[in-house]
Amino acid sequence: MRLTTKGRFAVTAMIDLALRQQGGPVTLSAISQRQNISLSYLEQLFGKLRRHELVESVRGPGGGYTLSRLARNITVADIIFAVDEPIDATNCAGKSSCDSGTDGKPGICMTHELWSTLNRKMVDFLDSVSLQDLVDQQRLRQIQEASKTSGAGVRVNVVGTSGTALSSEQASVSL
Amino acid sequence: MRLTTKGRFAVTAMIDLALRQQGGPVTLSAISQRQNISLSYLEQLFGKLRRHELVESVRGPGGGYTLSRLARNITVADIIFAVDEPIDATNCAGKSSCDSGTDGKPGICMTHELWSTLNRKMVDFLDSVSLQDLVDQQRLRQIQEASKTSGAGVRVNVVGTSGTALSSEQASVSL
DNA sequence: GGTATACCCAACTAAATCAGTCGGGAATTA
DNA sequence: TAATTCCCGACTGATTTAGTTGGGTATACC
Repeated sequence: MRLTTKGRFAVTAMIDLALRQQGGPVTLSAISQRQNISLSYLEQLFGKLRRHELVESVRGPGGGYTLSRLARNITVADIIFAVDEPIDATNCAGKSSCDSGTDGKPGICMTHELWSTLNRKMVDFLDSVSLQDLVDQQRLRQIQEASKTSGAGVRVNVVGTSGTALSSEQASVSL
Repeated sequence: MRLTTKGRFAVTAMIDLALRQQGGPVTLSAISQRQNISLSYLEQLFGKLRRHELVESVRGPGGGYTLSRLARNITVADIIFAVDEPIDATNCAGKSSCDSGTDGKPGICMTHELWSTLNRKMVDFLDSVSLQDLVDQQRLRQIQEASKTSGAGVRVNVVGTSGTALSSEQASVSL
């Protein structure tokens, strides 16, 4: 699992999409303008997202992209895996050439399991955050911003993937 | 926070060092041979680790590197930060040029806080794993491997950074 | 003092990746 | 037919990765 700006671009774009798709397909040029990501780069990213069946496309005027599942059923890990292709993770991918000989004893090289466990833990975490969680948090932030200027009191309940209801304060720290 | 193979190299080398430093300083060429990492590359990495005061060096024959703190007080995050220098994380680092105008309302760009929270969560995790945890796990693995061939029963107690005693089974899944 | 060991450091490199451009498609709507 | 939008491959400059080369400097030991 690699974590680069590429994956962030993808997640950012997906949040933008999730926030606006209720009004029909969202065009890449709109996302491009709002998020300051080059259109062609977005096209590449969404090509991968589509091939991984995270989004669906509609061609022609009025077309664009929509999520192919509920935002709650798409995780950050899904998105990052889609754009940052696997690339075997451990540098010695289960090959026999990897005995590093700790004290002469062959066995499996130290790094193998070490990184796979550490890696798994990270994937578990990124898999525990759904796109819906990020959307909820973003909406909450917009509302808080709005109520700050208007002075109107707002009551919001954000429900995470886990189904647990989070208060405003909890939500801002829990993710 | 970026996660690349570079950081893995560094963590792997640090585990190797932690496993062997009780017999005095460990040379880079020894680590190089055991872990199959080029010596010069290790020199670059350990230059950074030394400047971040995670290791100390001893020159001359019989010299090498030792940890500058207890393994329990060095976290995976420490190591990764040392070699994968900061590089501002969010692409628009608090600049004013970042209003992305969601509906025309300026405010702070969506991605800012989103990624800083996601990022913080990851750092928290990597900061919760100490070098000692990785060493314990590695030792446990070696012992399990040995007992498999010798048939001798072994009782081990691994204690994590948290101070919680972990049984053999728990340790293998908890990290 | 000489020599071997080992760290220290800067510059350079090939390959890969990142972020983006360019140019041309093909499907759909109007 | 024209405009819109997705689709795709090839190309690019900048950066990063992993490593090499070639020199240092400090220390131990004979």
